[in-house]
Amino acid sequence: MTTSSPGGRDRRPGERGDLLDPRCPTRRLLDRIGTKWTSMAVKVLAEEAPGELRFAELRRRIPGISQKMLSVTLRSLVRDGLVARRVEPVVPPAVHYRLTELGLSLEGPLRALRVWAETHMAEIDHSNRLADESSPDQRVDRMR
Amino acid sequence: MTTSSPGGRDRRPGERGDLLDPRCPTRRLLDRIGTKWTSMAVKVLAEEAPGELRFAELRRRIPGISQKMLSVTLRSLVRDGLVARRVEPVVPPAVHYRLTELGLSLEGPLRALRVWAETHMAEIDHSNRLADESSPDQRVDRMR
DNA sequence: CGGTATCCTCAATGATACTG
DNA sequence: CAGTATCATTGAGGATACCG
Repeated sequence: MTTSSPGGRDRRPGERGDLLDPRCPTRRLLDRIGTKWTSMAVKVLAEEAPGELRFAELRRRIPGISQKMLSVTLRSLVRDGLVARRVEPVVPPAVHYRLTELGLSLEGPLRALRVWAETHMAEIDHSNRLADESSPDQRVDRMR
Repeated sequence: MTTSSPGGRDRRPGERGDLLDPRCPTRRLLDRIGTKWTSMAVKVLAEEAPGELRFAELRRRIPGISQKMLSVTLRSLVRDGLVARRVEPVVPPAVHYRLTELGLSLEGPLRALRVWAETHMAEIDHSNRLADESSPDQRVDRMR
């Protein structure tokens, strides 16, 4: 998602002057969870609750995520107060992450979305397939 | 959101070969609703249900959306089978949009997310404010 | 171990102009 | 009215290398 403005304006929560909805909570939330790895990180942490997971463990449980993106994602979640970060001051640093209460409270809505997705993505795929077979010609001469 | 690959791979529902989860339904759904205007369009249409809305009406009810993005968003929703498009063959064309049953079924989960957002975004903002005041210095010398 | 620093690519979105 | 066609910008995310 894209909260900030590619070609428009958009402000921090406090600024005003926007012509369009400036701080619509829903859009802001979707900009966060719509970010490629956030919801997966929350899910993984939620399944582990109330335990904690270390950086490397999280990475193992989120197939395909890069070290950079896990770092970025976690930093964002911590900043938002959805995840708590605990550093154990041992030799090779051990950092633990866990959902805060706020983060945990997001799991319900997120799970509902997951259930919907698992239940209905096949229908969406079917609809797309129908569109693909019944229009490629029109598309060719009106698009491209 | 970004379904397709900025720097990686990603395939249509049918292709395989991905190292990471290829067709995780949840990610695919988030890639759709995470797109800047989709959830707002669904919401507006849901509030109108079971009525229909015309292109221009939709545009009026979604402040800030451009003609192009409304068009793109609606095309995508129709293709996914979440929205039905009805063209009245009159002189200046009149096109009506309404949620399908599938689209309507997504409203529940989406509303739950909206409620969560409206209920908790203030906490997130607060958490961000805390982060801003307690670290700007560290950030300055480790980021930037 | 847990990150951070760079560099690079590409899809999402905006702005603008044109059309059946 | 309801789009489509272009063009430009931006930021998410990947690859890679280095660090306390």
